[in-house]
Amino acid sequence: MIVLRVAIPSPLRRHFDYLPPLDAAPDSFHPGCRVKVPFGKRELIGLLLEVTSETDVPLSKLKPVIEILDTTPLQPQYIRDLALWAADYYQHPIGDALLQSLPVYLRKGGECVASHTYLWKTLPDTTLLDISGRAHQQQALYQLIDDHPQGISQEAIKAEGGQTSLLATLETKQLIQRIQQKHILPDASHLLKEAPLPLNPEQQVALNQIIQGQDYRTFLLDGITGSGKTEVYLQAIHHVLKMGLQALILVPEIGLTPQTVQRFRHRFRVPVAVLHSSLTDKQRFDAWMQASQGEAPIVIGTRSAIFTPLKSPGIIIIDEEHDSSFKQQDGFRYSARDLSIVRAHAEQIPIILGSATPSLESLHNCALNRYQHLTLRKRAGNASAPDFQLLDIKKLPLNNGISAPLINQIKQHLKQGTQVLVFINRRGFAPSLICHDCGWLAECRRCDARMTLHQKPAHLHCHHCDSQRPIPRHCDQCGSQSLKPVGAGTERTEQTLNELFPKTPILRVDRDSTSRKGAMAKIMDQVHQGDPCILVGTQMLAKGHHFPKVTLVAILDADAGLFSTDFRGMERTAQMIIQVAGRAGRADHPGTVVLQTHHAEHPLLSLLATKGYEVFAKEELKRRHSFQLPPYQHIAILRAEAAYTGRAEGFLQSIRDHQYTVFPQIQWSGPFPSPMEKRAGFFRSQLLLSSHSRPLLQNALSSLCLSIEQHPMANKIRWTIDVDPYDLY
DNA sequence: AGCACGCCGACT
DNA sequence: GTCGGCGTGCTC
Repeated sequence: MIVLRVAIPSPLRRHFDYLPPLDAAPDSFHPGCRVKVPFGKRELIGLLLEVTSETDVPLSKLKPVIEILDTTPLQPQYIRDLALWAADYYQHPIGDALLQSLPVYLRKGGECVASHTYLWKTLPDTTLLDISGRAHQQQALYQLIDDHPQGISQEAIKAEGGQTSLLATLETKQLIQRIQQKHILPDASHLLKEAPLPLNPEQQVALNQIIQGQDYRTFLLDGITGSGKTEVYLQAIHHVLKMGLQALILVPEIGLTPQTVQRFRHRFRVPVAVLHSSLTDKQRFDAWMQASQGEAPIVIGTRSAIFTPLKSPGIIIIDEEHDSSFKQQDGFRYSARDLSIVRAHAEQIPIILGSATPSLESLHNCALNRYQHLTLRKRAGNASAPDFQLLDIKKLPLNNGISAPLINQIKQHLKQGTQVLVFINRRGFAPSLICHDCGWLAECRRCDARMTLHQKPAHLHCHHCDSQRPIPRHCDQCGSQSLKPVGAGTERTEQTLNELFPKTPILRVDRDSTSRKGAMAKIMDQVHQGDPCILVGTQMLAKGHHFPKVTLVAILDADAGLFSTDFRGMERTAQMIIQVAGRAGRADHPGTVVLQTHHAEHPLLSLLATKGYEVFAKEELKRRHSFQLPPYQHIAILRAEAAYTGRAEGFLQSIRDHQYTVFPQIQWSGPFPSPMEKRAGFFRSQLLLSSHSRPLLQNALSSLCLSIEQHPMANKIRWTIDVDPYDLY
């Protein structure tokens, strides 16, 4: 008897057994192929795990598979093993984990064939005059193609503004033809499109270490902003390409800008596959296919690209490795950075983690000699490091969060003809709306949070559950009409700066001002014109973009993350400050960073400002050690939420009571209510597990999962396990 | 997670 | 009388 063991994308943490399809040839099932199966009343696409002859399920319950969708496995074994490893490590249902490792296009049942890339050419003996004079779009398209005698790809036509939908029309009219394109990779000596930049001694040392061997080694490339990390990546990639191998580069979500990709395209004469969230499912699949078939020697993507198969893996690079977007924050809570190390180890290739502000975990791993620490401390050219100033604003009058000394500094920098960046990590006009007569605050009805006041368009907005409502005219509690905004967000700061500097353009950069397509590019264009202006924005400004003319960076509220309940709060604050600071003082403009604070004496903040990130990190690691926090302990969180108060907490308490006697060596803390107990109408609670021993923690988590699934309350409650959580929200 | 079944309140 | 609310149970 043949039994097909199938992974199904469902929250159930097990596999499902099926019979072969009725009409199937006996040798047509291979693990790793997709199968369409009946599942309850639905039809789902699962992945064949193995072919066996045994099953625990009564034979009468087994249904036959409807259809086998592939003749060969979709992914190499090592990618499936990586997904299975991650399912186990992150306690995520196996089917869901496996299917998430595939492009959405394949998950939905799309056919796994490479789409042919064509080049379009005009046919000989045709002219523009063969097209009706009224068909302007067709004429423009014909002209565009005729301008490229060697042929032009569909993507390029789209990029040039041509109507790709009319290609078929011109083809049937026999005016244009498609030529099948087969990209021939240049040989090793013709890979470069532009010459590499000369390396300084630090960069050269780093590069030499990286290219010394082609086995598994993890490097932490710890280089301050402007020290030329990217040039080291590029030359390491060049080394790998020369051997006919591929490079996989992961960047934070926000960092995958056209400029980033350009940097790679400009250097190498090879196709670059980009896996970007704004691509269609089909486009993403095409890039995935190019990577897995080896047609794209360079593959760049965000978090989920860690599951992209490479035909001949050569190196993995994680840029901005400290960035939180590498950890998926819902569902399958994997860390692409951590998985990349597992992957590099399995493939026996080198891996580079790069950052100007490395995570404390990575620094700790260097201290343990698990990673090789490569440091770049010199800025390119003559650029000097920015000068940090802690501006103590205790007792100083503030104009919507801006102090007089800061206003003066802004004035001076504008006068000398340079640009200023004002950082405030709060969107909207004001973080809350208060009744001046009775103290009532506009709160979200579904969350334990104040609603943020927005002005354009005017409304109250909850940033936690996204609910919105109009601005009330009267206080809900006393009816008074004197409702006042409290505090400042980007909108208000923009307005205040407009009043203070009426002649200077103020450019606001946050999620709201850049949501329209092309809005960000427009702002960036204006900044790069180089005329004096003030940029106001959230952390969107801290990543990826370079502002060579900015000489002053002002952080309005450096205290915001200082007293967070989250043990990572200080680390995050420091990384953010350094990342924002890195926007200033490049090339020939020395930079100044002003931190407005009420806690100028805060030891870690002043350490960061005077001694820099490296010294700060050492000190913060000491604190983590003394409190036995990560990276000195491994932690996992069991979170639960329910629509009624106390229910989630009661559930976690019962789980804890049951489990802690089984695992006395694990430290159990909680359950306690989440920092914001009510969110989007649900009451949330969490139970924290910590241990020095990774295997022990893993055992406890597996046992925990089983115990939860048998718990009578389990299906009345929403629960998740977060291994190595990034946030303790 | 879906999807169906099932048993109680306000509607044409 | 039924439409539909969401509690409960199941998926090879």
